[in-house]
Amino acid sequence: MVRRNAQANRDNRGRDREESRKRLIEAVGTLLAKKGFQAVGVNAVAREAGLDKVLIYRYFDGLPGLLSAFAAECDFWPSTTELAGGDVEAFRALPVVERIAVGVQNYMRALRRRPLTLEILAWMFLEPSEATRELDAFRERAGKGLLELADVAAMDASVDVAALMAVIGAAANHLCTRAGKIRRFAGMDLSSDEDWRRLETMMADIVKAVLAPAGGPAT
Amino acid sequence: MVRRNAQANRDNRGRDREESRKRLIEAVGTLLAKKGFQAVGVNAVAREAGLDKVLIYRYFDGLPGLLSAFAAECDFWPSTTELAGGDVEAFRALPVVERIAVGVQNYMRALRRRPLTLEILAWMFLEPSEATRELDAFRERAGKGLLELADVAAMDASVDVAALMAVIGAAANHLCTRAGKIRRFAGMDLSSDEDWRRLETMMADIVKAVLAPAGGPAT
DNA sequence: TGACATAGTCACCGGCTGGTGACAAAAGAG
DNA sequence: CTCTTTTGTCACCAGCCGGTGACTATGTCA
Repeated sequence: MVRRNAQANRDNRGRDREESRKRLIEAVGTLLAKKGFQAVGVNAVAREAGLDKVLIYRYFDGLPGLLSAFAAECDFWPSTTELAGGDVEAFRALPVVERIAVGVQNYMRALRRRPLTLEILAWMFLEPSEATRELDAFRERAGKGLLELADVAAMDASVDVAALMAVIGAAANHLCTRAGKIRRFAGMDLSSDEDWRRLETMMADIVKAVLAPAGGPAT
Repeated sequence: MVRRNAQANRDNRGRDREESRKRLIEAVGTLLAKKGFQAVGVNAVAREAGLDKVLIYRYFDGLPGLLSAFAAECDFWPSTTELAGGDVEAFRALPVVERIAVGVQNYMRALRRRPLTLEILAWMFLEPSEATRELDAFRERAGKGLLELADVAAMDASVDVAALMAVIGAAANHLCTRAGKIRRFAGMDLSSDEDWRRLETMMADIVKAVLAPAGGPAT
C-alpha cells in the first residue's frame, strides 16, 4: 500500500543523486507556480517531486538550502546586463536622467518576466523568514550593482535623488508584485500591456520632471 | 490539569457575552501586534483571550467574522476627514495639485499611524484570502471616497493622472507596509522621521513637477 | 564472494491547525 | 421549585507540519 511514489521511482531505476536533486529543485518551481510560496514546505515539495522528504535534508540540508539551490538554478534575478538593456557600454553613454529612466523601465520589465521571482519576492517583502534569508544575498548583491551601474553619485545635489529612487523603486516593487495577485490597481489594469506602457511612461516622466525641471541643468 | 484558562475566567465570574466578545476582539489586536497576521488563527486567538475557541464560531461565525468585527471596532481605516487633513472645506478650496500632494501625504501619515492596519494590509496585498475578504469592503469604500474628495476628474487631460496616482499610491503602500518589517529601504531609514519627511517631500515634488511642469497651467 | 557506502523508503514522533459534539454551570422564566 | 436557554469548558477528530531513526535496495571495490 502507498507504493505509488516508490514504484514510480523504481521504474525509473532511480538511484541517481543528481537526477533526484534536479527533481526536487524543479518541484519547488512547479509548486511555486501552482500554489504560491505559502505552499512550499518540505512535505509538499517531496510529494510534488515523488520522492521522500528526507532527501531534502540529506542533499540540501533543509528547505532554506533547497530554496537557495532553486534560486541559483533558474535565473532568479536579473543580471546587470539585463538592467542595462543588453548593452552596458551604450547604457553608460546615456545622460544620467536617461540612465535612471531606462534602468527603472528595465527593472520592471525584468521583474514582470519572472513570475516565480515575484512570488518569492512578495513573501520576502512581507516577512523575511529563515527560509528566505539565503535569497537575500541575491537581492543585495544585485542592488549594489544597479546603483553603481546608474552611477547616481555624479548628480545635481539640489535634488534628493535617494528619496526619488526610493519612491520609484517602491512603486515598481509594489506594482510588479501585486500584478500577479490582482487585476486592477487604482484604476489601472495590471494585466494589460497598454496600461503597463502607461505606467512605464509615467515612471520615466517622473524621473525626468523631477531631475530636469523646465529643461534645467542635469548632466 | 490545564485549568489555567478556565480558572482565570471563573475568577472573573465570566458569563458575560459582551465581555467575552470584547476580549476576543482585543486578543486579535494584541496577537496582531505581537506576532503578526500569520499568527492570527482560531486557536491562537482563543488562547490569547483565555477563552475557548468555540466562542469564536458562536459569536462571530468564524475567523473572518471576528476579523470584520475587529476592523469595525478599532479605527482600522482613515476617514475622509482625516485624509483631508481635518478640514474638508479648506481642503476643497486648495488648487488640485495641492489637493493631491497634501492628500498623499495625509494618506501615508494615516497609514503609518496604524501599525495594525499595516499588518493586515500587507497580508491583503500578498494574498487576498477568505479571511481578509470582509476587510476589503473597508478599503474599497474608502478608496472611492478619496478619489471624489480630490476631485481629480477636473484635470488637465494632457497628463496621465490615473497612471500618476497609481505610481504614487503604489509607492505609498509599499513604503508604509515595509516600514514595519525592515529598517532600511533603498538607502532610506524607514524608522527615521527625518527620512520620512524627505519621502513625503519627494512625493509632493513629484506630483507638482509632473502636473505643473515649468509653472504651466494646472487648475 | 563479502564488506561497505550510497540512494531511497517507511514508520513514527510531537505539535500544531480548523472544526465539532457532548456536557456542566449559571441565569432567567414560569 | 423546576424547566429552558445561555455561557463556557473539554475532549476529541482528521489532517497537516517539520524532523528523525531504522530500515532496505543497489551499486562499487577488494
